[in-house]
Amino acid sequence: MVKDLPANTVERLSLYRRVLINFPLDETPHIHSHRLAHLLKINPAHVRRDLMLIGFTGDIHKGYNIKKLIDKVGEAIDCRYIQKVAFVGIGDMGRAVAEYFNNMKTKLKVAATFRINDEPATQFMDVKCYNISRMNEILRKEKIEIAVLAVPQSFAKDISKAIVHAGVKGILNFTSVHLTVPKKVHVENYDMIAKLEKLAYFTNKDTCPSEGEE
Amino acid sequence: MVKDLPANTVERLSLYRRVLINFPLDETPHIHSHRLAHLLKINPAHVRRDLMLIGFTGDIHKGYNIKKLIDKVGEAIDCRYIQKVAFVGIGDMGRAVAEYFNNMKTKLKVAATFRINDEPATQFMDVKCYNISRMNEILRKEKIEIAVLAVPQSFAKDISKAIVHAGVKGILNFTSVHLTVPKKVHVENYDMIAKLEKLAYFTNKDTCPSEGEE
DNA sequence: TTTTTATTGTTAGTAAATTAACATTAAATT
DNA sequence: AATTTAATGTTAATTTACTAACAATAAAAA
Repeated sequence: MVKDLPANTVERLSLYRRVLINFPLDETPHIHSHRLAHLLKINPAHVRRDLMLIGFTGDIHKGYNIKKLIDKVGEAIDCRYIQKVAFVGIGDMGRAVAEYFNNMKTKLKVAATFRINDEPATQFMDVKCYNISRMNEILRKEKIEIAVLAVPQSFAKDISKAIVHAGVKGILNFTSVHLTVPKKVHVENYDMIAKLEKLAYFTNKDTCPSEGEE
Repeated sequence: MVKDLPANTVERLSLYRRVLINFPLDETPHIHSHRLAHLLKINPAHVRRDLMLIGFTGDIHKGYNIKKLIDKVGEAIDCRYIQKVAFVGIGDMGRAVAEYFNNMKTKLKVAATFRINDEPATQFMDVKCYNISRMNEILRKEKIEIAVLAVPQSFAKDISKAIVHAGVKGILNFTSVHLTVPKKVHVENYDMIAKLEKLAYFTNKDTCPSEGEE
């Protein structure tokens, strides 16, 4: 694991890897910075710089070896041991997200899921789906460090506290509630509404050349 | 609409508004920059600066009037006319996201949804759910400018092209496929895997003080 | 063999985003 | 009435992110 990578570089490395995993290897086992940059709509210098930061070098003519690059990204950003993830909230959204993750085959292991209603434990995907009342017990027993939170708004605050209390160190927050957690806990907010409103703003800005406001 | 706001400011303004809409007005109709910043885990100077950019001023002692601020954010980032949004792909993820948006009551109007399978038009939420074959026709007729794309990976490239072809100017992309679109079309990628892997990286970085790698 | 070409690795420069600093202000306190 | 306090509005400084530029290199072409 390469420490102290810029946050955006980490995010892009994840993207590079995924693009490359799905890249057709028919013709050549290499890819140029230009090509990879084009696929992600970013600058080629960006690609080269990111790879430099993780100490990956390519062939000046052939470009970057795809297989080796995929492995190197893993060395750079993946954890040595398998990190366990819990999905908290298995409603429409939670279920969709969990299944999506499951299909994407990341290095992260979905170790447990939790539902809020009162039903007893069932099976969901490959893992057990527990009642939320057992969350503390299971999170601790399984030493789960990362949680994906996708519960209804009204539950978000309380359940996030319980998650933190159970020793979780990172929360991917799909609710639009801003969580108040200790500094040591990382929260990655994934706010769809904000993204959509931002998109609408920039879409609109171009469309209406001038509104003639004061 | 205030033009040329920084992208991140627009995103935060959306967040401010939503936090404030849900803010209990019991005690006081005002809020201080510190409080708002704390709710979003950002710096108070950030709040003040953002509000300065949209020309909103507060009371030096009471703080910012919540109701007025909500309105001002609307003036700053919302479109004058109602912007229409289409949801393309009504599988598990698409359905969950669409319903989520619908509950959040934004200024954006969900004007149509499209499913990929062969069923005829049905009703979904308050609007019609058309077969994808009618997408071009409907998008044009309704003058829809924004689309939320949540189709299976394998469909993403082709359908995004069709969306662009139908005159859409902004796409919120829930698939993990990177779309190739003309420059004039805005794409906001909503990549869950990248976010989760980033979270895992920073969670791990703190947890393992040193792995002793050269 | 020499020249051209294309690409990497890296540094330097630019732009954007964030945070700190502080003058200004008006309420609250002494 | 004078002082303290705490907040805003704004500029300046800092940090982070991004992009351009180019030397170094080796293949391909002349």
